[in-house]
Amino acid sequence: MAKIRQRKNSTRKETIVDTAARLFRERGFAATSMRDLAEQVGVEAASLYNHISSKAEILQELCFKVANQFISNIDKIEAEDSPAIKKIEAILRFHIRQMLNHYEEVYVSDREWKHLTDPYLSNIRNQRRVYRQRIASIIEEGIRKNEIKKIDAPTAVLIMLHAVSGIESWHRSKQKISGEILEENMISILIEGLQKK
Amino acid sequence: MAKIRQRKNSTRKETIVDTAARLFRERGFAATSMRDLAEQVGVEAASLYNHISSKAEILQELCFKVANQFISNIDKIEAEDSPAIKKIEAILRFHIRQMLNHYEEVYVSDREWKHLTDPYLSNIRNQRRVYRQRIASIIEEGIRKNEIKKIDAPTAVLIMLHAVSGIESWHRSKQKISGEILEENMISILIEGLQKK
DNA sequence: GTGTAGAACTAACATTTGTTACCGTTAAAC
DNA sequence: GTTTAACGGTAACAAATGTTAGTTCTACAC
Repeated sequence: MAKIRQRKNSTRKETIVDTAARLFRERGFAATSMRDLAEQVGVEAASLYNHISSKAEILQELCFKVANQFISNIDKIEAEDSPAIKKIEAILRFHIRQMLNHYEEVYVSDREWKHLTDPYLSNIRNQRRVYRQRIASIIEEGIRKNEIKKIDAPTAVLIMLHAVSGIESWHRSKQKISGEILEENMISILIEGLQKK
Repeated sequence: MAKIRQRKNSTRKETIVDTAARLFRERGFAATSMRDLAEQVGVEAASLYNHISSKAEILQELCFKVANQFISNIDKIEAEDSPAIKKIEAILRFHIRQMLNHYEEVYVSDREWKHLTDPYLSNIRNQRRVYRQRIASIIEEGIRKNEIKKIDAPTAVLIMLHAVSGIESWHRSKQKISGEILEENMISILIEGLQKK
C-alpha cells in the first residue's frame, strides 16, 4: 500500500533525496524530521530506511553532488584560453543557471553543509576553500592583465558567490522576471556596477 | 553558585541573548538546544527561564532589534536630499557596518527569521518585503534621474543585500583585510563593477 | 541578625527525535 | 506454482528536547 510515487526515470532513493532537498530548503536540515520527510514522500518514516541509511546521508549526497558540479565546471573554465574577466563571467553564469535550474539542491548544499559531520564536514570545508581560492586566482590574474580593476580578490569572490544566492528571493517572489533577464541583470551589475558610466 | 557572568552594563537577559546569538550563528536556531545555551552561559538550562520566557522569545528579540535598526536607518536616508545613487551607497555602507560591528545578531536575524512563529513570522516577512521595496524605489528613482543604469530594481536589491551577507566569510577567514578596506572594496565593486573601465 | 527578592539548583514532565527489529505483501524470476 | 527480493507497515527504543514545579542559596536592606 502507498508505494512511493515513482516519477519516471528516477529511483525511489532519488525521490526521497529530491523531496528532502525541498524540505531542507523550506525548513532547514535540523528542523526537518524524518517523519516530515516520510509524510511528503507518502510513506511511514521507518520505510525510508529501506532506501537510505540515515538522515545525514541525504545531506551528504546533496552536498557532494552539488560540489562536484561546480568543480567540474571550474576545471573546464580554467582550461580555456580566454580573458580572466570572461572566465569570471562564465563562472558567474554557471552559478546563476545552477541556482535557476537546480534551486533546491544548490541552495541547500550552500546553506546546510555546516550540519555535515566529519569526515564529510572537513572535506566540504576544504573543497569550498579551494574553490574560492581558484576563483580568487583568476581574478588576480585579471588584475595583473589589466582586465579587472584593482580590488581585493577574496572580497570580490565573496560578493559574487553570495550575490548569486540571492536568487532564492527571486524564486520565492510573486511576479518574476524571466530567468534569462535575471541572468543578464546580475551579470551587468556585478561586472559593470550599478552606476551609469 | 555559578552566577551568570555579568559583563558590565548588561543585564543577565542581555548576556543570555548575546550568547544565544553566537550559538544560533554557529549552529543555527533549530540545532541549538537550551542546554547548549545554558552551558555557554555557565548555568543550568532551567535557570535560563528566570530571565527569558522561551527559546522563541530570544529569536524574536534578535530579529526585531535588528529590523528596527535597518528601518530607522532607511527612514533617515530617505529624508535626505541627495542623489539616489548616494542614498543607495549610504544604505550599503550601513549594512556593511552593521555586519562588521554587530555580526552575530545581524547574521542570525537574516538567516534564522524563518523559525519565528506567527504573528512574529508574518510581521517580519512584511517588514522585509516593505524594506526591500523601499530600496527598489530609490533605485528606480535613480534610473529615472539617469544616475543609475537601466536594470531591474528588485534584482539589484537582491544582489546588494545578499552580497553584504558574504561578510560572514570575511569574519571566519584567517587573514582578514581591515573592515575599512573591506567596505571600500565592496562599495567599489557594487557601485562600479568588477571590470576596469 | 533577620527578612526578602532574585536567581540558582534538582527533578521531572510530555513530546519529539532518529533509528531498529520484525513482519506482511507484492510482483517478478524461475 | 514456488521462491525470492524489494518494499511497505507496526511497534518500539533510547536519547534529546523545551519547559515547569518546587526548593535552596545568596546578597543586600533593615
